[in-house]
Amino acid sequence: MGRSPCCEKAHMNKGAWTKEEDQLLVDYIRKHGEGCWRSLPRAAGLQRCGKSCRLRWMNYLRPDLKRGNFTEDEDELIIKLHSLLGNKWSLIAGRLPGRTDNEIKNYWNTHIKRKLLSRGIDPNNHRPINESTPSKTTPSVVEEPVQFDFAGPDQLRTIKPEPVLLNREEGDNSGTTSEKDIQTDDDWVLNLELSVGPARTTRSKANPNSAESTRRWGSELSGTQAVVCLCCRIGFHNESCRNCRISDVRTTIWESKIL
DNA sequence: AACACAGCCAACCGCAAAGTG
DNA sequence: TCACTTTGCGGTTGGCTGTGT
Repeated sequence: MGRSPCCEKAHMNKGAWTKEEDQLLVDYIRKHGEGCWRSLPRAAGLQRCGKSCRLRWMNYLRPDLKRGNFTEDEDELIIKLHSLLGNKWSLIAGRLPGRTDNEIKNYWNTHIKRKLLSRGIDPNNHRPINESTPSKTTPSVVEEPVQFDFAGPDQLRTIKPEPVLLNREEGDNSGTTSEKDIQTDDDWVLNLELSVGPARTTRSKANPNSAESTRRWGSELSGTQAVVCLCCRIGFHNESCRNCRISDVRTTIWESKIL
């Protein structure tokens, strides 16, 4: 039994992509657009599985990708987003125009982790390293590590959050928050219940790319809420921020409520 | 020059979510 | 509702490159 492979592995190329393969993929997508990754390789004349094609396109060939080193602002933005979202690389990438989740993930693991450690901050929980781990019997009151007050781009500041009471009774699965929404540290629970905007939209045949484009741009939604993207709100706006060029952006991440 | 090691990053893998009939 | 397919995400791996010995 077991899961059937995503593609017939025999006769499939693996490993690094050649220039010829890149060109075939780019040409095909230029002509037909993204989507239907499963059938794309055959149609494009590639001996690759759809997943591989998608990854290559998303992480390397997309024309809108930003090349080059991360800026200091991007560093800080990633750190702040990670403190809120954890390893949700795709969500973080959605807030960094031109950057991919894979790129950010790699950058986190190779640079930022070290950077935080050198600052005496645990990259996993964004707390000072020497801060003792709370005992399991201690009442579940923790301080949310980072919270921002978005008064405006020039007024970025970190605010000290109210202590958050996070009691979780054993076996109590009531409420709307799923287990996935909860970061657990044994009995310690930080329930961010993030409402991340733009919400991951559902895919449909009519618009097969909607989820991905949403992930990428974080702004291609209709909505009536905020009109300023995250980077602006926390003061990291730059000219390349594509989100800001779209006037009707739904940005609900900051409506997160801490229970 | 040769080797060992570390850092980096593209790509792979497995799983879960979402879509479809 | 269910089974199956497709897509997307996050963790991990492997190979290339640079640096030190």
